[in-house]
Amino acid sequence: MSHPAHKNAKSMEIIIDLNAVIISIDPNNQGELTVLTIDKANNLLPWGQYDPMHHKTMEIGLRHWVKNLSGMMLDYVEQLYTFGDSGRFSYGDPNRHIVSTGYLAIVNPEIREQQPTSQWRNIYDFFPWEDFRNGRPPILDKFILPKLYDWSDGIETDQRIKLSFGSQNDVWDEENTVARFELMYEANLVFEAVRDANPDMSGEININEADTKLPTGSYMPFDHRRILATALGRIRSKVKYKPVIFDLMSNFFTLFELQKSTEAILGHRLHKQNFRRYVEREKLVVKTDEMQHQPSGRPASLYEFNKQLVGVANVVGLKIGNSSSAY
Amino acid sequence: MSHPAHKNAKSMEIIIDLNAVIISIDPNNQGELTVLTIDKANNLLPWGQYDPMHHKTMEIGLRHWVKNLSGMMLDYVEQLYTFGDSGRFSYGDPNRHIVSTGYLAIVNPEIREQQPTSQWRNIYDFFPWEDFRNGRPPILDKFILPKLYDWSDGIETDQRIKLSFGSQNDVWDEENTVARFELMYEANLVFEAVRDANPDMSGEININEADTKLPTGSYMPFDHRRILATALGRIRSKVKYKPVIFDLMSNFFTLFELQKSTEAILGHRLHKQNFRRYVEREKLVVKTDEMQHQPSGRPASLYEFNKQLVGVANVVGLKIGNSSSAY
DNA sequence: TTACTAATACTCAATTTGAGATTTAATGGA
DNA sequence: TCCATTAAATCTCAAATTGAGTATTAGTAA
Repeated sequence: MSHPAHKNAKSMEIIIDLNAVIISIDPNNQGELTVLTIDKANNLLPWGQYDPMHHKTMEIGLRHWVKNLSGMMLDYVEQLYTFGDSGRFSYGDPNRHIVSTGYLAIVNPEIREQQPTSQWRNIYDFFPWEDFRNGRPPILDKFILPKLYDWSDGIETDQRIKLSFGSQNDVWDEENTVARFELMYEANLVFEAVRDANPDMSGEININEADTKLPTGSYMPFDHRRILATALGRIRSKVKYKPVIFDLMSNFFTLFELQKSTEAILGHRLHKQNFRRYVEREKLVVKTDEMQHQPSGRPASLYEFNKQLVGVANVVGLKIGNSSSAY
Repeated sequence: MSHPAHKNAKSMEIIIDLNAVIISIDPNNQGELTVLTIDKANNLLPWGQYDPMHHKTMEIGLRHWVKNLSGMMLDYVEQLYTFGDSGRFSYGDPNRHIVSTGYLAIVNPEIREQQPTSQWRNIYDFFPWEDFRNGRPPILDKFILPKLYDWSDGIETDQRIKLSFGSQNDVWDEENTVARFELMYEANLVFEAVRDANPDMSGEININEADTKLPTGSYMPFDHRRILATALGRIRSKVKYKPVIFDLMSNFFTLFELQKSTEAILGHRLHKQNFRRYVEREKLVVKTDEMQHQPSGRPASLYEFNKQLVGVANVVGLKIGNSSSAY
C-alpha cells in the first residue's frame, strides 16, 4: 500500500495557514470575552504557515508561531476546522492555494496580562448580533433579517435562514455562530464578502465608502472572522459539558464572576440562584475562607476550582440548556 | 495585507489527503454499525488527494473522490479533523509531507445497497474494546489495561490512561474513542504502531509474525483507523443532541430497530421503556398504521421520522446520558 | 387451547428544573 | 446610631424528567 504520486504534476502548491483564536476574560471590564489580535489596526489573529520540516504536528507549529508573535506559551489548545476554500480571499497568486486551519486556545487572566490590553478585543465587536445579554440585539430585526430575506432566492434559502437565526417562533441556538456568519457572508452583509468580491484588493481598505459602512461589526483580514465564529460556536458548546470555564478564570473567583464569564461566552443571561446551585451540587468549586468586598452590598465568598476533579473522567460542564431566561 | 511568500523556498511539498468515513446500519444483521471500505483485503477507506485546481472546497473534493470510487452521491457530510502528523506512517519520500483530513458521511439502508455487502465492515472489528453491548469487553482487563500500565512511565501517564479508559471507579466515557486509540498507538498495542515504527514497509504485511498477532482488532492502511476512531467519537456524541440517527434509518422502522441502531452507535444497551418514552415525548417519530410482524411475539408498529421537524432549529437528539444500564 | 415472545402500557419514587421569595452582611449617608 | 441600599446567600415549591421497574396485549407455533 504505497502512496501514489500526485496524478498531475502541474498542480497548485498547497500552503497551510495555522490560525490561533486565543480567548480570555477581561477581569477589569465586567468579565467581557476577548480575543487576542497581533495588530490592533487590522485585527489580525496570530498566524503562520505550517512547515512540516520544522514541526512534527500542526499544533506544534501553531504554538511556535504564537510564541514567536506574542511570547505566550499556550496551555489549552484544540483544533477547530480546516477551510479549504480560503481562496475566497484572493492573493492574486494562481499557483498557490491556501488552506487554513483554526485553533482555539484559552488563557487565564494572569497569562492575559502578558499582552497589552489594547490587543485584546471584545469578541462581540465582531459579532454584535450574537450578544443577547441586554435583550435581543436590534440589528437582527432592523438590518440582518430583512436583508437576508431580501437576498433569499426562495423557500430553501428561507428555510436555511430560519434554521440559523431561529426567526419568529423558533428558538435562537447560540451555538450556530458559523451558520449565521456564513449566511451573512453569502448575502454580502459582512465587509469580508465585499472585499473578497473585489479581486484586486487584498484587504486594504480602498473600497467604495458606502460598502465599508456595513453595521455588522468590525472585520478581520483573510478569513479570520470566520475562524473566530467557529471558535465562538465551539466554546459556547463546550462550556456546557466540559469545565473549560475554569481555564478562563483566575485561581480565586466569586460565583458572580463565574456567572458573568459564562454569560459572556453564551451571550445571554442566566438565573443566578440556579447557577450557583448547579456548580455547588456538581462540586465543581470549593469555597475558601477569603471574602471579596464590593463597593456596596454583602461581600462575596471567594471560590476555587475543585482540584480533586483534575484527572477525573466525565466531569461535566455547566449543563445549561440553550437560552435560559434572565437572571 | 498581502499574503507573505513562504519564508523558505526549499520547503517540503504539502499534500492533503481527503478521507471518508461512510457509516451505515446493516439492516440484515441486527442493526450493526458498519463502515464502507473500498478494498476488502486492506480495509482502505475511500480517499483521494485534494486538488484545488479542480475543487473549490475540500468537501467538494471529497464528494468527487467518493463518487469516483464507489459511485455514491453523499448526502450528510461533516468534517472531522485534520492530522498534520500523518508522517507517522512513512512513504519514504522526504520531499513531500502528507496531511490528512477526515470526513464523516452518513448513508441510509437504501443507499447502502448500492455497495457490495462485503465492503461494509463492522466498526467494532476495528475497535473490539469499544463495544459494551454484551458487557465489558474482556480484552480491556485481560490485555489492554495491563499492557498500558506496564508501558506507562509514571503518574502522569497513569493519569492519562485513567482519564481515557476510566479504570476502576471512574466511568467509561464512550465518546473518548480517539484518546483511547492514541494511547494504544503510543503503547504499541495496535498494529499500525508496529508498522509505522518499521520505516521500510508501507503497510504491507511482512513484519515478524508475533507482532501482527495483536488481539486489538483489524487494522487499516495509513492513519485510517485513527480517522475511524475520530468518526466513532463524533457520531456517539452527535446522536445525543442532534437527530442524526434518522439519517441512518430507512423511512419506516420499529422503535426496537431505532433502539438497536442507537445502541450500535453508543456501544452499550439502553432501557427499552424509557427509550421509547423519550422519542415519543420529543415527538421525534410518528406512528404509521403499518405493522411489522416478527417470527414470534406481538407485531411492532412502524414509525417514521416526524417530517415536521425538518428545518426546525433546536431539534434535540436522543438525550441519553453517558452509559445507561442494561435494557 | 395453551405456552411463549416481544411490543406496548402503566406506575412510582427520586431527582432535577425553573422561577421565585426571604434573609443576611456589608456600605454610605442623615 | 439608624436607615436605605445593594448584592450575596439561603430557602421554597410546583412542574417536569429520570430511573427502574410491573402489568397487559397481540401476535406465532405446538
